[in-house]
Amino acid sequence: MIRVLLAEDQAMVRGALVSLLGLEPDIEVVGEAASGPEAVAVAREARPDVALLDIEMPGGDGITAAAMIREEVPDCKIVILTTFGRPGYLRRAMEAGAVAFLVKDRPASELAAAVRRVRRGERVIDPDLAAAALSAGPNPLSPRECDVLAAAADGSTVGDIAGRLHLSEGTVRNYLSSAIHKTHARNRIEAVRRARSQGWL
Amino acid sequence: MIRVLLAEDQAMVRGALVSLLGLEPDIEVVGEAASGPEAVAVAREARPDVALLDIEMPGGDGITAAAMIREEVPDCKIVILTTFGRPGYLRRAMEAGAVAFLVKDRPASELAAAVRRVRRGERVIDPDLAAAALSAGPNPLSPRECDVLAAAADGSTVGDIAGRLHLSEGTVRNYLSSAIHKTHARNRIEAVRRARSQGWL
DNA sequence: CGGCGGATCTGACAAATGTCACCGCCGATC
DNA sequence: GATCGGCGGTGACATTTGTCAGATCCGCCG
Repeated sequence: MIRVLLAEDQAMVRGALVSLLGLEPDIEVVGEAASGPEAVAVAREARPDVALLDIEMPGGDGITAAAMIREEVPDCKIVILTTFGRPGYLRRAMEAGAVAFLVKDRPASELAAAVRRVRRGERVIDPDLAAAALSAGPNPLSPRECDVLAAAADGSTVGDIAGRLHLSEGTVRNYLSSAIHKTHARNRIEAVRRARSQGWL
Repeated sequence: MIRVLLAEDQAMVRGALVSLLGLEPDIEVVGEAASGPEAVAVAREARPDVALLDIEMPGGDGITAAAMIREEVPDCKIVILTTFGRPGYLRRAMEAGAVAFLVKDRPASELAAAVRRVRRGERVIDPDLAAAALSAGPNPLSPRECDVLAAAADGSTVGDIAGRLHLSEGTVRNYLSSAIHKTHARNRIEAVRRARSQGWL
């Protein structure tokens, strides 16, 4: 019996995935969580063999949860299960110690298959996505550029961002300008979109 | 036996929901679709009692699919199943003839319950969301303002938008300005976010 | 018929944004 | 010890964006 933890914020999807895994005779869902921190707490208690983690969750993402579970329950294999197959997500997931990366638009049958494969010690990664992640290279944005770009994403003005990050307005403009350059964008909106689509934010 | 059609673009989620509905002895999934147009085609063939439609799907959204299914299979009850409980979505869904509106972060048990209730002729709508939709009022943006705002969402400049919509740059700026005003935003980025969160785009 | 509101446009203006050159300060690395 | 890259900053500048006051058409409604 493979003991599985499932972290996914949308309750209906989580329930549906549990029922999907419930069809498999050799898989047992021993814990559920709706956020990153909750996943870590449940993993500590339930000590699952495999943790299925969504990335986009409110209040703590699945990747940082992955790293923490890796520390606390070293034998637990981490599978990232996400809506968006972004190169940067894959890269960060691997760095956080994940052994599999599944996108939700793959057929449902691949979920149980992936759980079994990671339990046998294999890795499960979409070859196309792996190629994209490697060819795209690492995140070119410096940490501060990421901060500023993320702060700009919601429509804040330069003044707002400067206040929030305790920077001068000129500095904010400089970081935005260099982020725009590095993402080959023409303005901050495009820069945000490009960075998001690469999983850099 | 209640015959159900399920339209949802993410294959894994779709499969999981099918398995969830499969647990119910009185519900049978008689068709699946991954896009709006496909849902209409499958509905025409399978003639389901209930159609479960996601809104956000590539290549034709669930709301226009709802209206078309309503015409072609008048006895089929439409249930909208969506990630985002946006007031504008609910309003448009109702106008398109939907009888239920479910958000995916409700518990999984509510799905089968909703299917049974609509089959009995009831409507299923979250009271909080209904209140939000009514108190927010209808979309204040004129059709053209929506077009321009939507075109601005991806980081296009005024010039790009003018070219794409065959307008003068001044007109584009005027529409953006009035959209910014109507959404109580300070710039186009905030306007896009506000309009999105209301389901106006 | 007259008025209203939407769509389209113009021109002018103020404010915000993006770019560039250049400054100093650190910590790491060759 | 020198160099390089990241961080933080300044000031000047061009461009873009947002605002406002008008203007013309058109269709609809009382």
